[in-house]
Amino acid sequence: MVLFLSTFINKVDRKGRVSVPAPFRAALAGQVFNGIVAFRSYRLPAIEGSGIDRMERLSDSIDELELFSEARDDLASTIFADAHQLSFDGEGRIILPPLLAEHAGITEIAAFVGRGATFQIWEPDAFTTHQQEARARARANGATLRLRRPDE
Amino acid sequence: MVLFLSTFINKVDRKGRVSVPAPFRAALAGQVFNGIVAFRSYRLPAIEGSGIDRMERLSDSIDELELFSEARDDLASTIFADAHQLSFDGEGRIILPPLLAEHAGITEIAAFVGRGATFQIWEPDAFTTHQQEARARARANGATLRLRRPDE
DNA sequence: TGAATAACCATTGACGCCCATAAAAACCCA
DNA sequence: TGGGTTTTTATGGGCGTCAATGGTTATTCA
Repeated sequence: MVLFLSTFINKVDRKGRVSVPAPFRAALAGQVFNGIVAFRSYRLPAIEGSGIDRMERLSDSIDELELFSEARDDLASTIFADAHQLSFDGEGRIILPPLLAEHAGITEIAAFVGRGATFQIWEPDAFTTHQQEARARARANGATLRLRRPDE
Repeated sequence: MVLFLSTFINKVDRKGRVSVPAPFRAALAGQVFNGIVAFRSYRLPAIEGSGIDRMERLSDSIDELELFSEARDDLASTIFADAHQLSFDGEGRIILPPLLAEHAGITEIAAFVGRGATFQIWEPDAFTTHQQEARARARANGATLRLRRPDE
């Protein structure tokens, strides 16, 4: 199972390239597309990342909505239109498109943040701030989660 | 699996030719018809595009509607009668028929917008506006989608 | 025979691919 | 367990290839 864990800080070189952390690359190994899929987060100044398989599943789900309906249209425009396929070079790097980098405020360094089935890319300072707020909120709300049983 | 992702802006030359983005061409590779199928969107000022195989599937779906029903007739008229087969030239370009270009308001530049199993062609500014509206609606409606599980 | 379309060629700039290096991590063996 | 060795990562740069674009010549059809 694909699982992205931990946070890694890497440099963005002058050509806009960043190394995707080796553990993330390992999690993506064996997929049809050798790279990642990335798009701007709706709510956060961050980039959402995942493997291509997640997009394929998303496409299947959307295909089940009524053809040419507004809901379908909105989802397609906001998700697929904005998604970028970023392939790995021989060293496991991707090129960060300017549009995405700007959205996240990334210039010199980028933080790869594991989120289980997906990951995010942040400007490191922005992420630190966001993480502190998230922790505070979780504590205040007493956030809990029922664990899914393996066969459920 | 065919998957159209991201948005690409290309020029339309004075002969009405546009390059179909290389990633889209790659997604279409191996189909019986070396080109795309395009028709006017009936809800939006845009051109709907896909590979020929998608049209075959659409035909099957429409075949399941009641014979001689109004809905069936409408779909057949608005889609199949309006569909254009646009073949690639040696460089992977198509010629945009004036009827389609006018409907989308395209003159100098065209935006190829990935939508998962299909794509659309827009006048870039019109698409930007539409995308912003779609985003706002999606957020407002709390548009969500239950993701299919891989084995489902 | 003329107009429209298809095939062919030429340019340039971005991107993919390759190599080199340094640091860090993993490994191994005494 | 500690020190040394090997392997993997992260990072930097150069170069060739391909994609996008524009133009010219051939070909088809009315």
